[in-house]
Amino acid sequence: MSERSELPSQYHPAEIEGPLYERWVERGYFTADPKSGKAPFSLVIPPPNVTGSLHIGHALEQSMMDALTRRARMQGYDTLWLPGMDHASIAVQNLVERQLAETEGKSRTDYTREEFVAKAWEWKERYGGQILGQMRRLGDGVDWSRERFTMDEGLSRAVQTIFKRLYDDDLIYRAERIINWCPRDLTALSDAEVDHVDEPGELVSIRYGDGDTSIVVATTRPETMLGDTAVAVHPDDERYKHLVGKEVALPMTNRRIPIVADEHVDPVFGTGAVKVTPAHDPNDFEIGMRHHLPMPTILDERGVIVAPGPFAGLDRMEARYAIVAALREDGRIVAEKRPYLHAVGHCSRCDTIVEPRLSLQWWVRVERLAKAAGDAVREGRVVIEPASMQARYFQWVDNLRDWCISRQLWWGHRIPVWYSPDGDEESFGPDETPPPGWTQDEDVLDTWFSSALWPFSTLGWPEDTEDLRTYYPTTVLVTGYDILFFWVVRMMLFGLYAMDGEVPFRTVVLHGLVRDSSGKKMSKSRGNVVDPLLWIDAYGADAVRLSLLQGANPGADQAINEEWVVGTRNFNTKLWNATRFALMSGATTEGPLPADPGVVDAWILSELQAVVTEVDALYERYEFAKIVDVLYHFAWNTVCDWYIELAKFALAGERRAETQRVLGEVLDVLLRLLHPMIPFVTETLWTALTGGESLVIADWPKAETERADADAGTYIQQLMEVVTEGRRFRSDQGIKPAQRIPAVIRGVVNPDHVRSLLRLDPPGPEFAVTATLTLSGGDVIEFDLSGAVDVAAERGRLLKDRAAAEKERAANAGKLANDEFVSKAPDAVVAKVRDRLAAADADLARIDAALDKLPTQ
RNA sequence: GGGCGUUUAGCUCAGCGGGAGAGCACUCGGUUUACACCCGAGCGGUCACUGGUUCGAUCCCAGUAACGCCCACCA
Repeated sequence: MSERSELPSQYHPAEIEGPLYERWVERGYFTADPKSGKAPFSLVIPPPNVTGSLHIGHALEQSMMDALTRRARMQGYDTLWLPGMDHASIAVQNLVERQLAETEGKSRTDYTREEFVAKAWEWKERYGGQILGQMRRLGDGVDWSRERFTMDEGLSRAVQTIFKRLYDDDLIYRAERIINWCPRDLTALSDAEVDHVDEPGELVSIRYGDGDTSIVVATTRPETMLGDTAVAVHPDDERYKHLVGKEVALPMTNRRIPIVADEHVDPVFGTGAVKVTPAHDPNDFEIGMRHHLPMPTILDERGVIVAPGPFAGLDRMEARYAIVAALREDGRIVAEKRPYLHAVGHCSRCDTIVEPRLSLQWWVRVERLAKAAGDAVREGRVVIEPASMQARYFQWVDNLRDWCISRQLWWGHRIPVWYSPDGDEESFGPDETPPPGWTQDEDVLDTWFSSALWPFSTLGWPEDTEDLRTYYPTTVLVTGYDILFFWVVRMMLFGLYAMDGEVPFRTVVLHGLVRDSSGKKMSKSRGNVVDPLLWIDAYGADAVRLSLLQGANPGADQAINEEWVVGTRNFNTKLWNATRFALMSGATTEGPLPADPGVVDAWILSELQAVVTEVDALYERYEFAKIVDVLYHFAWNTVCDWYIELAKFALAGERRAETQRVLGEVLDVLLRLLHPMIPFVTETLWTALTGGESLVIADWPKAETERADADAGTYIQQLMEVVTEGRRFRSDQGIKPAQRIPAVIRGVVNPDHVRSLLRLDPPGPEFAVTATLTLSGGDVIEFDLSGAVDVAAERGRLLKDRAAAEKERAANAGKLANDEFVSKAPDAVVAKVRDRLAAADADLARIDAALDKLPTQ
């Protein structure tokens, strides 16, 4: 079985990563097998946009998912990590339009819908999906045989099926309302696709009407006045009571509009009078409905004035200035407040200022669905990690308004509703044929509509497939908290609905944003965006993964910096060299562990099992940063700095065979524990060490708690203190690290251990004590420095220690002098303080004795 | 306008009722037969501020300040 290979002396990640990934895929390690009889562990990738390429946020998210999946696989689950992409309606359509404009000088409308959609598919096949290759670079263990696309045939059937079902249940309807309209993308947007940004604008007060029937309104949008059909005041506002029911002349027009009373108006804001433009403002629309006002549209879909008159043809922004200028000339501007800071809605896709617009669109009636989505979390059927993020979830799901799902685009799932020549409307499922002569709705669905089906549409729904039965509900969903509203909530709405109340995932693990090294959000305009692929090239995917996971505290934003990737690369190199040392030392993973190990081996085996326990516990809480911390310290400090250094001595003596076996065991388990996070380097090292087929399919370690050995731990602790003090003595005395010094060691710790780590020799015949180091544990080292002893340095050292001990003594004595402390604090705490006081006293005695012994100069 | 979060070593962050921690950075010393992508030894903090609770507060409570985020139709 042993095909143990030679390791190259240097670690070059680029040389090992690519070939390993392809081997894993070829061997089918990542392919799920519902017939395996194993318990399932499943998750779906948050589908990246087909237009996208791997950014640092993906790298973090996927590193987390890969770690969870790989660990589960090692634990013996039948794992499915399902990959795929999102069709990204607006993004793709914009790209293809731009491409057509550049290459052929044509616009979308120069093509038929079918031609344009064909062009978009062509684009997708040729340029889309860059990210899939980049996921391979990262090492994502996804099941490529189950890759899906939100517009592939199966998912289209799922979309059509659930649409019809919702439609028949009266949970989807068509209605004319004020929607968010993007004048650039020429489509409706959902509330979630609008970003509100506070911007300086202008609040102008305009006098409507003249003489007794005049009223001053305040507005940030004077250009919409051409569509005003009323002025509203609060019903209790004494200032305006006499005007309610009268009409005023609307400036710039020859229309007269009523003054109405409406509760919505805030009498203390502005002038207490509001111009009402029902077709271009959501509130005004509500007022218009209540007062049965006309709702003329005065802006076209591009935001250009269409109301007849001198302003026709002006863009909304041009019109704003033109109209204010005209009003000013007319003496109607009563006041101008500038700058006036107010929230302005922007298209989340292209940043254009959104135009509220009266429009006939399709909606999802969310109330019932949202109730179920909220309850599932309230009842604990879905757990959100970290729990503090639940508040955000409820804030959204409990205040959800009906979801506008129709988009005036061509690339996407076309709304499965057909209209008869007589104006009847009906939704048809994927296997139904609309009657001849009926025509299909022109709009497509919001991209998030199909994304919301992802956890079950990808598994074959609406068909009753083996995959669906096996892998739904998915075990865990890993995504950013910033996507909670867009995606997580909507998967909950549709998952519970389509799957008869069964949740789409049992746990939602939320991560934060990756920021630059000073905590700033990465953005193109700041120029601080990092490309993970460049770092992968330079330091390896393992280093990039590990540095991201090292910062991944649940739900918290994190910073990243190239220096930190260098640091994790250095860690990987350290592992490489440690394993190389083990191989050179004859470490083995075969045969039983020693039944009665020496204290050093007993100690490291005890530490090893404790680390397994700790890592397991941290995985349950998705504490990736802490897992890295634990393993980093265990590997570098515990294993490399202490165990291997001690093993060097043991390997040269009677315990050689035992040490070889234990060293092999330690690295074997360590590499297993690290593999989910840094799969490539661990695989390379582990196969070299053990001769095993692959770490990908190896077993996850089990904590062998019977190996816990507190006594060995206590011994090593004391040894560490002696050695550290000894090194400090050497350093303070200016003794070169390589210089060997004769010394006598008396006390508890094994002199061989101390000599080995401190580079001390046994005393020769002419040994003469020139310096003595006494340690708090009772151990003593007597050195023959054979040259001048730096008494001043040692005195300084001792005085410093003495001051610390004195401070410690005083602090503890002070506590014990406090009767309330002694009577009220728990006995264990009081005992601890007594112990500390005793230790401080002993230290003082020891230090004073050492000072006395110091030769006077 | 509501709501949430953060404030701990130069930087990025853990810790969250009983002795202030890590990584990186920094200083000093090093050709120690795995590793200079390294080894060893160090320096560095009234835990934002003010009150309160407690025998005891970085940790709990209240308030203040700064920063950040989410939600929101005050024109």
